[in-house]
Amino acid sequence: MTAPTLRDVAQLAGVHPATASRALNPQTRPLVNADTARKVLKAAESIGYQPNPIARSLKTSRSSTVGLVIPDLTNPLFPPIVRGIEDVLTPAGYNAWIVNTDNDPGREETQIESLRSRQVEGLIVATARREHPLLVRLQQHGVRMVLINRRVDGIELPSVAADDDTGIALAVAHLAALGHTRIAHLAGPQQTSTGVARARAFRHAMIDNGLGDDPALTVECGYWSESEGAQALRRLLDSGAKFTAVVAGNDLIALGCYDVFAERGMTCPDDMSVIGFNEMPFLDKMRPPLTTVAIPHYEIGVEAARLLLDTLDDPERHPRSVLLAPSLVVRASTAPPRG
Amino acid sequence: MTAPTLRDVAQLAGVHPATASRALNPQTRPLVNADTARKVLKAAESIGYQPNPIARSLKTSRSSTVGLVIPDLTNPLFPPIVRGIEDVLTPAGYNAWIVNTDNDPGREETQIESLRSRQVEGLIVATARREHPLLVRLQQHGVRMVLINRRVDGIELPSVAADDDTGIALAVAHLAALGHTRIAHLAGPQQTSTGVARARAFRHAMIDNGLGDDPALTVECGYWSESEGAQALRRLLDSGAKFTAVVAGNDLIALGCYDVFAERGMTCPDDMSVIGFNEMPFLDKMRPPLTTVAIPHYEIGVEAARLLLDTLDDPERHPRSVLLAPSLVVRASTAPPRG
DNA sequence: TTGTAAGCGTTATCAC
DNA sequence: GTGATAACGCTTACAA
Repeated sequence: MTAPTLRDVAQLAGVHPATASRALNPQTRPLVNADTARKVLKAAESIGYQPNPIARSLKTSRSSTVGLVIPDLTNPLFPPIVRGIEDVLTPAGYNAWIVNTDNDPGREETQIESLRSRQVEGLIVATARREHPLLVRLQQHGVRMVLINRRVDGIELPSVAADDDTGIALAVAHLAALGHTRIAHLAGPQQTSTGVARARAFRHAMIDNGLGDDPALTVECGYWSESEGAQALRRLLDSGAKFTAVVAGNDLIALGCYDVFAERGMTCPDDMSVIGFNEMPFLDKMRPPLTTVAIPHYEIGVEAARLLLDTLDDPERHPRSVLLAPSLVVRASTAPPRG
Repeated sequence: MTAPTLRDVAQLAGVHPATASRALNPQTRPLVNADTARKVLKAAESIGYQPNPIARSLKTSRSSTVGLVIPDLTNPLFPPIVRGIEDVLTPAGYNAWIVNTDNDPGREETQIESLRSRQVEGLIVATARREHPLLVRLQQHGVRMVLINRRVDGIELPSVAADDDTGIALAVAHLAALGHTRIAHLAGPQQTSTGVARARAFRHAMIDNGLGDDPALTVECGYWSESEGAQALRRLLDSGAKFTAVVAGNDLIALGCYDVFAERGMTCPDDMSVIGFNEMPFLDKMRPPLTTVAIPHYEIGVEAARLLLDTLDDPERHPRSVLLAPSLVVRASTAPPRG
């Protein structure tokens, strides 16, 4: 009742297991007589033979598997990326192992260790911080990696990300066109390259639109979360700074603003316009529907998987980085400033 | 530069690999001299030995891995369930392989095949249909399984689900208490046991609340989706049926109603109350915030993992099924009927 | 308590 | 073109 092995196939086909192996593997099939190959394939078919990937892995020290390191699957940003990755990997004969790190470096290390011990052939990492000694070490060990949404100081790795500069520029230009001049930025954590990039892009965009560069109008959030967004907006409001619009570091931070509006009896967009970033699901059903910068999540996954496959194919290949263009989705959370 | 193996550890500790193996494995450690064990552990530590799970799997035909079969990770229902599962499996020394089936039976079969060939020790299946020949076959092959949210006709398997009856009863009672008497149900697909169970629970709850049992007020959706929900509501409205409130089969279907309200110039909850089911993320930020039946997703995952671990421990154990209590989250999409 | 040896299922490297 | 053999790294009877 145990699953048929290569020996069973060989026996049935009347050949040596080695021959059966060669016949079964498309790579090596040309090495065997066409008739023999046919015989073997028929035998395999007839008893429902399925190669044992574990035995194969042990022998070849390859696994047809890549690791996918994300902070938290529960963040709606990641599922579409994961699907994009899988949709590229699956036809290429690879599978993805997903692990969550909860942004805990210790957990990240054990998770990656566990992936490595399972012989994953590469890693797609969406947890990169600018300083990331673990990734530096892994790269020195020759681990193939692709980064999503982040870069790491001091190493060159293929990466794929949305073009934050363009996204933020779209947001600021939209607000400027509506007539806003005092625009605040609720920045993401400055330990993340994304947080830094968007904050810098914001400064540049403000200057480009002739709206000055007032550091008092940028506040940093400790996390990419609603509560931190709310917190940051409260600080900014309490500081007495005057502004009529907010460019949030991401959608969660933007949604945090909604809570503060409710607390303080403000209405959006009449008292304050808000723009998010990422285009999470269901933003169109929010109150008010959130204007946001849409990122092509699924395509990010697709590109990341392609980059990794390239690297696996040719480890010497020079690291490419892909930047994907975002687009602005205008909804009801932005409007001209109140007269 | 290649990873240290058991031989390396043994050599360093001056013992035979078999002894090293015994010392390293907590299960067999008592078999070796305490001093020897200490020596081996130190040696392992010093060279950073990590056992090779692939070799171990090949030998033991176990993998410390379970398969997680879900329709689509992109559905916000699943990530919290996945996290619950992982949070139980990880401390127990197991890992989860996630596969998406897109509700495509063919894809499901190949995915499960691939999990099986990787020697997963059990399956947690969230894609069950009432008729599910594949699962019946697997069970006959002795595959250990736990079902999430569904049952399968003709086999007894451990399962975990939210108590749909109670949830629907809460929803109907809430609307009845607000004064609604003509309540419609936008039912989920009747090929799913969930769709059937909720529809039946709706009929019972209506009768229990003395609100009759008008089949014209229940419409089936082909999928658990916004567009199908919208479609169903349009059909119901166009039929001329009179009703002031909707109990939707799930949140997505309920959100579909919002689109129809916008199309037809109706306002919610003034013209129509709506209740969802599942408590997806960010429902509190919708327009209007959606009243819904909250399901303990994370706990469903936790219980499912526990049931599977039980089954792995003792395959003979009689299948238990766990029913988790939902709760009603009242928000602004429900109000007394107008006038 | 420890060592010996076989074997999990496959593939790579030789011969022939 | 095919067969024999060894090996991947580990566990486990069995023997000592």
